[in-house]
Amino acid sequence: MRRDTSQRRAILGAFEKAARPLSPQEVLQSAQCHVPAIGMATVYRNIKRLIEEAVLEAVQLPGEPPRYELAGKHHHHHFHCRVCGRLYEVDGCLAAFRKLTPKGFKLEGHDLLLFGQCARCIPRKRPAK
Amino acid sequence: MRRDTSQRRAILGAFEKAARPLSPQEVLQSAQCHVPAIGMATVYRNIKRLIEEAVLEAVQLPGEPPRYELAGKHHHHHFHCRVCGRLYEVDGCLAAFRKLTPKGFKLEGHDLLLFGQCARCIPRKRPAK
DNA sequence: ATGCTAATGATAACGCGTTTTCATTTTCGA
DNA sequence: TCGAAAATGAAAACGCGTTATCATTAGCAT
Repeated sequence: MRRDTSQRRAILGAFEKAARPLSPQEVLQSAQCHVPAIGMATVYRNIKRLIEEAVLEAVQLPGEPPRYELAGKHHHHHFHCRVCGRLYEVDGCLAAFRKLTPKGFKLEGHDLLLFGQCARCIPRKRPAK
Repeated sequence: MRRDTSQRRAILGAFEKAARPLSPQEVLQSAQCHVPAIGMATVYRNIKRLIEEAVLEAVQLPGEPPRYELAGKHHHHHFHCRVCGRLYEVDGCLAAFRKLTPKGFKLEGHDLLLFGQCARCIPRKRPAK
């Protein structure tokens, strides 16, 4: 039987207020504001469980460990800030991918990642805190 | 001083005749056709060296270990077959990514990965050998 | 052909993100 | 309020791709 703990609430709360995919590290930092003693194992345990419950889903990106975001969003992509590492949600998509597909291949989906500098990192010369 | 070995030739040859990005495992298998006793350590050592020499470059993809391809190609993307795991080069690109970029962000590049089934996997119901 | 030394193969070790272990704490139904 | 069982924290262990170790082999200048 599932039990409602302060840790679980803090972890889910991190995703609800972030509005962007979070790494386990980011989740830990956010959750520690509410439950200072929370540990990394609990973060991983809860992320794993929330994925099984289809509350969260993984966001895979090239050459980096996965982030996680609330499940059930409409089709979207992400912008990766190379300065601070944050991942941002990007709405909209291009319909023209199909014409890039080689002949005889069956296109089932696509991953698009934009990268550069986010608004909070451009004015500064150091990663935003 | 660099020495020309049969292993090195077999590894570089794997990339030259593949015309698509290869995983270290794929390189090993290809190289073993010419040098049966070649080991994985040699594959990794040579890939690392060829990258330093700018002969190869890494291809990062979401949730998978990197592949490697000959460096110096023009801008392109890849198609990932979900059946056999092969990665294929895809020519062409879409210029409209910039309009997806959030306001105030600086777009410096993008990664696009198409996925589905490749031509040699569609007719069969098993991964192509 | 000879000798120096880079390169190799086998294997152990590494890195790092993630999972497991286990003693302890906490939730929650009765 | 009690007690069973889920959840937690700390730390060890894991998985797997990759790199280092080291004795041996082999390329190449002489």
